[in-house]
Amino acid sequence: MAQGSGLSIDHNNNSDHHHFFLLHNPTVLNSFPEDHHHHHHNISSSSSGSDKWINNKMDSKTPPPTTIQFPVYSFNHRSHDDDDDHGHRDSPQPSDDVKRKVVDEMDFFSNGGDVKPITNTAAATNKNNDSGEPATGLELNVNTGLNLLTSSDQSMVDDGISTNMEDKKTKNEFAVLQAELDRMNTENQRLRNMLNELTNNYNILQMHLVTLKQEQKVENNEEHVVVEDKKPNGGFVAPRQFIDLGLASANNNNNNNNNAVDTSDEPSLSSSEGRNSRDRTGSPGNNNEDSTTVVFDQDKKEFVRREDSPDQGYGANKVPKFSSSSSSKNADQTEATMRKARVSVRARSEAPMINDGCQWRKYGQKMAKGNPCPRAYYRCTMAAGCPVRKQVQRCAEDKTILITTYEGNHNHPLPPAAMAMASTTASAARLLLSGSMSSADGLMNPNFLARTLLPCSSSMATISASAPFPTVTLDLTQTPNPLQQLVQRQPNQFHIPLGPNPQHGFGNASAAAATSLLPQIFGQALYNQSKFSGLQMSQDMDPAQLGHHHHQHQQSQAILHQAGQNNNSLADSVSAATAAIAADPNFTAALAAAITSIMGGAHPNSIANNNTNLPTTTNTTTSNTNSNGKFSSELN
DNA sequence: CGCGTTTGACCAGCGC
DNA sequence: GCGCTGGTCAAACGCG
Repeated sequence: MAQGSGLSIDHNNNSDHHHFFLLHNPTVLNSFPEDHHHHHHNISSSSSGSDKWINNKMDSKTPPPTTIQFPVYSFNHRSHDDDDDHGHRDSPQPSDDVKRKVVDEMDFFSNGGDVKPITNTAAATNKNNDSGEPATGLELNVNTGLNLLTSSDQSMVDDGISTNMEDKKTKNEFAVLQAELDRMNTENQRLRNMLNELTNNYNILQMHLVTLKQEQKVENNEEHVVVEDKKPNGGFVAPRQFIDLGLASANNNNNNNNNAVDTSDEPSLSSSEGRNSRDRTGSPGNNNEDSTTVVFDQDKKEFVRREDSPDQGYGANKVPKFSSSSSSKNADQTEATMRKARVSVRARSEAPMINDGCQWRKYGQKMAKGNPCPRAYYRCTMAAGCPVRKQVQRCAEDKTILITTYEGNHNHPLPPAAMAMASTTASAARLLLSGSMSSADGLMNPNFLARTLLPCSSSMATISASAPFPTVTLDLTQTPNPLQQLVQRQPNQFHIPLGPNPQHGFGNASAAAATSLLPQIFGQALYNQSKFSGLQMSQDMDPAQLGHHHHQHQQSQAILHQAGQNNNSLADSVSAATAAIAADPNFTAALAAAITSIMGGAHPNSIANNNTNLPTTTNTTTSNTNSNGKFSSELN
């Protein structure tokens, strides 16, 4: 499975997913937000990729309910005329195509989508706006209909009686429509709840996949991984996925943006500027690496650094501190940095560090208050200027528990396994920072979390809003069956108890699993929170992943081997993995495929072609063999 | 010799 | 202002 072709998350594979969904999408999913791409009236719509797929299926298979069809048509017909700019449809011939269009436009499904019909109508009735009609709310539908009947220059207006009749008729139709809309909204909500459950179940399954995968790899394949992952000259010969920091930074507005800002501020480049400058210097010299530093050379199947970094050592990696920056010129920046989110992972491990797939360099160690075990500080060295840091410390109460706290977002390609952590931190920051902007209080409200984070499991994540850094904690030390482990250790915090295995560093796998899970959790949270709908949730709630929830239930008979060998199809991978788990919990080949695919699928913006992705090279020691291969800094 | 770790020192934030 | 604490730096050191 080292042959990464199987792990490809190539966008081309979307077709596979698509087919898959066509085959297995439950009818209930028809209720989800439609896609307008196939419409002539392409109204502004924030529909996600899932919407597309669902809608595609809908268009091709699901006839629109007739109960809405007629009234909708009546309301929207003229909009077609307007768009067509012909006006020759005074006597519409409701062909099947027209019907379908109309019904699509009236597909109110989805929470946020309850606005869609309005937007459709609004767009369709631009003419009305021209006449001063404010395009606000559902009322617009009424106005639209009335206007269509009264404001046009058609002969039907001439007859006042008939107009009144038409008004009443229209109102009745509108009432019917509204009732139908309510019903559909209710149905949509129910479907969303179902989807949430499926998502959660899928997350759990995914976690198990990773766990088992890593266990197997440690036992059987480690040498192989080492050989493939180690490359001279520090080049990434193996294709690696790329964290879309543009997205992360755009949403997080944290250190990545700070880098840009600081760079523009022309910080002192001298290495002797001392510690004062390190706090405000985002990156070495104008080293804004958000998107230009490393590019994927598809021919060479490797990532190439386009912009030479002034320094290769960690000394060049002067990342802006989050809470310092007394010299900061930008108040917003300061605020953003102060709200930098962290992701903490608690795992039982004998190893000094959990394996997260990244290369780390230790740059410090301190004795922290209240803990006899020292705290080690690491920074990511997979790319110069990578702002990601992590702290590793053993739990004071239980020294078998290793607490790893991550912060920052990678600005370089990552191996699939590392994608888990990267996406986790990005998603966590996205959630927390977004919450801090819009509704920090609500975000940290346990009820909110219970409702949005994990509808099925009200407390799997520990989210601490305490200053200065909002922190999300994954607890990998609890008993299995996360959904039944609702541990709430601290007030205002939610915990994520995940499948444990305290033996021989198995917590590493759990950590990776947890980190792969968290993005979806946060994605779910954001997805559920309509106010965050504009935060590119599709990044996390990849439709493919959503689809798996259903698929995994329907394809439990898939061959186990398939997941391990054929990763071209994300759905197939998960399907096979699911079956594998059902048959044998120790089946691990499926895990690599599934988790890798999942991780990749969670980042549509990541480099698509991972055709030669390595197996989940999550072994930190392996990754660090380039540098040192050991972490001599035992924390105990 | 290069690279990573170690470790004492430095700095900033915070509370008193 | 002072001390505590967390976080980082960078010279020294060790390893391969």
